[in-house]
Amino acid sequence: MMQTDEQAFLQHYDKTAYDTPLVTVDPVLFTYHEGQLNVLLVQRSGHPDRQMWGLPGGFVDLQRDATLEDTALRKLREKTGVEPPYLEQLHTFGNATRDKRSWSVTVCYTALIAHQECAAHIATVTDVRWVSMAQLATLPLAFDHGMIIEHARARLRQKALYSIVPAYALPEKFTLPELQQLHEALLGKPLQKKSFRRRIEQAELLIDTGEKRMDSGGRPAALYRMGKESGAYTFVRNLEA
Amino acid sequence: MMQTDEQAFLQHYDKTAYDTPLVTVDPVLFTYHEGQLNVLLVQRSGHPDRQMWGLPGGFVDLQRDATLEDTALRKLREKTGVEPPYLEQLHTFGNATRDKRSWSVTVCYTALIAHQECAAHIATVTDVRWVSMAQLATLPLAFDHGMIIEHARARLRQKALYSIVPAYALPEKFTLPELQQLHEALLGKPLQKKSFRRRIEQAELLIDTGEKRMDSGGRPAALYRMGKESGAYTFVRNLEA
DNA sequence: TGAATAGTGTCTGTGAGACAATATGCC
DNA sequence: GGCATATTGTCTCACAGACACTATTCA
Repeated sequence: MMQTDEQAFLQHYDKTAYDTPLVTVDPVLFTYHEGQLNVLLVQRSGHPDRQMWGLPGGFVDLQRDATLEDTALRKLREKTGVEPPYLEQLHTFGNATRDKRSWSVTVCYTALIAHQECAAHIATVTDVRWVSMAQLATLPLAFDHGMIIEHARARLRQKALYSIVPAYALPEKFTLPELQQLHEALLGKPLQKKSFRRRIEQAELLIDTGEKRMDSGGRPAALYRMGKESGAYTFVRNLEA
Repeated sequence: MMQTDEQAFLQHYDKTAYDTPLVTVDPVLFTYHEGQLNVLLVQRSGHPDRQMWGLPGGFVDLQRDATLEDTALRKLREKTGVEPPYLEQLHTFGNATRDKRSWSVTVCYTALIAHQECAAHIATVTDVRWVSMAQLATLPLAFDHGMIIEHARARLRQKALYSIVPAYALPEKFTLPELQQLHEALLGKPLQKKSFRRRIEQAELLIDTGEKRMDSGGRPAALYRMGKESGAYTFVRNLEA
């Protein structure tokens, strides 16, 4: 059977003939713990920017990763031992100077997870830790990762205005006051209890587990969990910025 | 002067030692013309998918492009002769199978421009043309570009609900009925004149040029142009989806 | 004057903001 | 009961939807 032009082309195609940027994937994994938004950072063991703290990312592995999401999830598994319930592409940063080695492109993701989900795994190592947003400025950050984290935080803040996506940074079961506190932390301002609850109830986003949490010394709060499509839901009317 | 560890590392770093994906940038350039949303397509002259129609993108040129945006703008200039007034990153698609040559990553952008801005340049060539959304299905599309265009259209549709970004697909001066028709085309349903005008007026997004357009056989419509930050403005309350 | 299109007046309904009032646990 | 926190009642206000009405051009 005769070969087509394209088959001949592909057989002789030498992709090393083109100069191509380095390609990494960098997930920004957030969690909410003790009133603070935290981001997962890793201390770099190799050059460049050795010893500095950076995102838990790395190069795409053409053999093991079928997609960019695979790379993101693989790196997160390596550092946390688990996969996050929320992963969404954030932005791709690429230019000639962000990596000293070469023209470099990083495809960034925002990921959210409950603090306790990775607590056990992280406790076993010293080069992976949660860093609160307030602490961030005190650490030496690799590459442009500080800017990327800020970008991710700003986007999550926006989502707090028109969705309940931040809930994925809480445990599977959580109370409405907890979720509201998280949103308040993201927005940097208090919210009206009534407004916050009303919109979530009307959209039927959360499922009442029937359980109550009674640690905090007052009336017990109802424990909810996320509904099936609740992460994808967007309110038609936003909270005030 | 003594070399640091990192300097030594960088001097001996051989980036060809790593297997890296191909990196392209693919802008989805839309315009609005004669009641239709149109997308700019290019007939491919080389393999793979030769003769098929695709987005006006290409490889990052490590020498000429300082950033990914540079690549996007360079490719658009090559095909249209001009730069669009709106360019925003859309999404990055990357997997092992989308390009027959290799694991491939494409950083996609949504761009908007007035139809007449590139009319002159496009008229001189046969391998670049505007294709209406309705015509799209009739053309053989290269790679996964059909999916990417659909993704871009869906995002622009969303923006029509909470911003006036689509206005960049119109000429510099345009009327409110024209903008409303564009939004209606994107949303696939009629909108209330009053609501549409009211929100734009209250947010002071458009500047009245004082001129009128009087071609359409009825009362002349006021000509407006975009305000300085109007593209970045988002309404707190969306139109109904 | 009538057709065609642009632009306004105004009513209704929804839902966020504000904040007071009530409920439910613990000691 | 008193404290702390959760949950609800209810008023106001901004603004999108609906649709009738007026305004301005041309033939």
